[in-house]
Amino acid sequence: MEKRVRVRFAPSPTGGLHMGGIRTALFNYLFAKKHGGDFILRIEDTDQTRFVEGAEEYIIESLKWCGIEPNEGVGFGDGRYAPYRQSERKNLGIYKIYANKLIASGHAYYAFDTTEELEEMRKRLEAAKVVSPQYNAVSRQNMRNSLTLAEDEVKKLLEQGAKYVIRLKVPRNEEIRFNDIIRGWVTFNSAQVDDKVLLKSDGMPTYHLAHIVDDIEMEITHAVRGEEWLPSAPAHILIYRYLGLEDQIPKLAHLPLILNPDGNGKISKREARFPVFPLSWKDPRESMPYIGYKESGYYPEAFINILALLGWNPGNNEELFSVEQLSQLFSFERVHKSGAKFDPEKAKWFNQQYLRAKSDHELSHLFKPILKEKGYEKDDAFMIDFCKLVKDKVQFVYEFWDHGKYIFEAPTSYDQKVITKKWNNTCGTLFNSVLITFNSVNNWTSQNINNAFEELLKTTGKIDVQLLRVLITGVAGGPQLFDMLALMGKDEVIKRLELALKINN
RNA sequence: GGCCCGUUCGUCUAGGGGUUAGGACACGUCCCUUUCACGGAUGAAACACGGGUUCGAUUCCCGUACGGGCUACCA
Repeated sequence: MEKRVRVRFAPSPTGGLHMGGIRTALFNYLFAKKHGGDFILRIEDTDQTRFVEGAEEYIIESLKWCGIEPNEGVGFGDGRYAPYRQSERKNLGIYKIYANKLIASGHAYYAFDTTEELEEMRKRLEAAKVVSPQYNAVSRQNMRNSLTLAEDEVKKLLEQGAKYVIRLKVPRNEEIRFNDIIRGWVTFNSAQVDDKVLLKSDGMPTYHLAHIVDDIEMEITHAVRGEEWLPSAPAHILIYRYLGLEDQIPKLAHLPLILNPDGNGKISKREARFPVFPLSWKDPRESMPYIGYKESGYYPEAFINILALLGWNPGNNEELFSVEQLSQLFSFERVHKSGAKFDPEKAKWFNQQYLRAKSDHELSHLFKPILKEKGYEKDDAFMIDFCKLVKDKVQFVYEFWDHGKYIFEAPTSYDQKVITKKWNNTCGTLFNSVLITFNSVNNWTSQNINNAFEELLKTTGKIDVQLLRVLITGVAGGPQLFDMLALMGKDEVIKRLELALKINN
């Protein structure tokens, strides 16, 4: 029988989780759902110096908002493999057990070097024009570790409680290859891999040891992570091998990165002229919060849809998918190898598609609080008509205000470009007759206004409709004119027209 | 610098030894519209370059260029 699929999203709580992280979580989620497996949230908080207050809560809230909730792990009810926080798992002693196993088999060793000594080594190697200075099979011979020190001296140091780290003993020249689900066979030489620290001097494991131990203990079947991990993958292969667990290595999938739309490189929160965080993120170390997709008016469904299509596609021309559909279609085989530039313009289009799919009723509820903030309150019937009228002009709910505010507010100025171009001395009498005509409309509906207007045209000849629009709303564009006038109400229209004629005459 | 990964319209991408190289966003033009949109139609726009392999390469191989990632007692 096939093993139950178990994948984990394993961020470190060192800051806000951005869209790249969400996409990694999403692909994990989709894969788990597709195979009826488990999606686990594990918190990799082994670096105590980089811990950021609120980051863990933020990760959990973000996943919830996106609708891609883990079914196991921190913030999601824990589970059979608890705890899911590495700082807590450390107290179980498991990392040390694995590290000691590696020491016992001769594949890891104690290193007593201080930061200064390491710095010195680096300088020395650089001076000697060594291409990549690192703690490895060659340089370790000149350092203070259990490979160079006499056995009784090592023993003495350990007994004295000297500070030490445990390092992986990487062979000098060995080919290491593995099969990545997305990239196929990838080959490295161990000469480029340094003797990675497995256990730090504070007793905490590094990522390299911790994630492997946890993946083993939690029976993870697929390790899905960003491309930035590719270079350290060979070290991870060696750790499994030296643990005698090479057959238990999860299937590896290294995702392509999400790149900046302009310029190059990974998306960065500072440079971006678009949101990079799902929710507003206030970093305790910085004064200004970063606005999120949520606050920018994006629907989570749209946000997820955009992300899903960055580096993956189902192979046909469709682009609009619900999370459920995505989890049916998803496969790593269809994930790209190359990075994808994020396009904020297309992101807006996606949101528009989701907005259009919503009913006028639903939109009216979403817009109501925004309108209230502007100081206006209208009944449901009005709100629904309003949304229907303005809907196809907007990409975000808040834009209902931008594209429809003149329905609520009389103009304080008139588009001068239109006025200068179109207003002439016949306009005063012309639009006065419009005023009289409007006044005579009894049942103030769009159709009746239109009929009356057409009737008027028979005697007056052409009347510039755009100019009429400007006289009533102040601006040259907007929703269907007569529909809008009907919604505004007869009194309001008459009032505005009278005012406009007074001012522009 | 070294190592690894990558490269189809401006962007996201489909495709894959023989195609008019398809779609979407954005952009242009036209139609609809007495206004504004939506919508419809249409246009411009790509296989990084050089060598192979082959009857034939955008597709396979090798180089080059370019881009990205990594190069910590960070993840």
